[in-house]
Amino acid sequence: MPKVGMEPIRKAALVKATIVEIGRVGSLDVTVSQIAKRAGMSSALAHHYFGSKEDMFLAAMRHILTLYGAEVRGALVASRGPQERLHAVISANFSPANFRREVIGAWLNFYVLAQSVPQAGRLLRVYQRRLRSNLLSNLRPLAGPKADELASGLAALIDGVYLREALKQGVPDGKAAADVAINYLNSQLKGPSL
Amino acid sequence: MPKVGMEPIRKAALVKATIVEIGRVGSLDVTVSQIAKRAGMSSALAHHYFGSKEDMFLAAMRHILTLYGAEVRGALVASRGPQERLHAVISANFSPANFRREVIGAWLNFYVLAQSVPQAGRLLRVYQRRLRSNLLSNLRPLAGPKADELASGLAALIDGVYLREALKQGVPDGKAAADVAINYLNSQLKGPSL
DNA sequence: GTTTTTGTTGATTGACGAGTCAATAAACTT
DNA sequence: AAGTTTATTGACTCGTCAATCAACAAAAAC
Repeated sequence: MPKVGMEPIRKAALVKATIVEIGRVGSLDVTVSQIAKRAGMSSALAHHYFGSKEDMFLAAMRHILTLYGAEVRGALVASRGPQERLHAVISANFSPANFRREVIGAWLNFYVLAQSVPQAGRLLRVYQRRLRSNLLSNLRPLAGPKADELASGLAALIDGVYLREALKQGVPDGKAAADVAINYLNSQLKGPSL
Repeated sequence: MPKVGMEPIRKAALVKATIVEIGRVGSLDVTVSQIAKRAGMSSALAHHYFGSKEDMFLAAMRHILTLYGAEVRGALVASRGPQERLHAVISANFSPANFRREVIGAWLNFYVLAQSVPQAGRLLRVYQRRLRSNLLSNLRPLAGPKADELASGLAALIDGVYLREALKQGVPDGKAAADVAINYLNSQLKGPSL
């Protein structure tokens, strides 16, 4: 049976299975066996490719972050001007690829993982910085000095919408979610308030 | 040694210890022994008073929710008019009692718990409903038909600020956090936007 | 064609932890 | 004072699970 060149295939399958299982169970209390089974292999093989369960989790996080980053970059190159770019960034956060049950569930759990696994915290901070910088660079020309706190608010709002979605059931509505954030943005840009 | 009437004392100690330990470890992977030890008793006794670990978690959630509810109610009776009341509700969410490291950490983990333990989900939904209704009833006179989505946005923002605080280190700044939400509120009330 | 590398798994180890039990003792009841 | 209830714990059971190992097989290298 052994065909050569399985490593990347197996690893990809495990990463995917990890996300699905975490999403399904709703916590990080998934066994390596569960993940391996879903990925169609023995738990021993999972350990063979990833040294430990923690490595699997981190790989899964990286994968989600990579997908997310690609989505944002893609949306960004297709848009001109700060306003359009902001909308693109926000929409990317709620794109069908990212705003799915399993991914949302996994995301929430990665926040928890970040509390105890420093490496996970670092990954999450990379995401936060990236989001913040994307928002900030496009907000500055529109909001000037207000840009900074506006970016913070927007970022928190996006995360909050994710969090709340995790508690709901049914198919997530990315459009509606994005609208909440865009609405916030618009009203903040309209009236610079006091 | 056995003094009578220990039950409420022990239970309270366990609830407190549960929150502290979850906050300290940063996950629900706390052993009953750890909790019991921090509460100054044997794990057997912890099992004696609460049937199971899950019961301890739920009791801890209820406790946090109770504190939170009391805080909000207190802030509410001390204020007049929708505007002032909204500020009161928002501030209560970030009051020193609620916006503490351990509580924030515990809160995040309860969201995760809600994914797999129905009872926890119910408790969390009680909180969400309460927050929503408090916001909504005071937003309606100020924002009219916009009130509904504004409440959703505000609620998500509040949760998001919590989530982001969980990733930070150092002492949480409740004032700054509340300002983010109040700023959102103000700008939304100013320009009803398009 | 033998050696090495890569793929693969069933079985095992070793640790840890939730929950139970039996025993002990102080405090209340009658 | 005998009996019951409440408090308390050390020791134990039983299950689970991450990680390792030994073994086998196919491909690649030499």
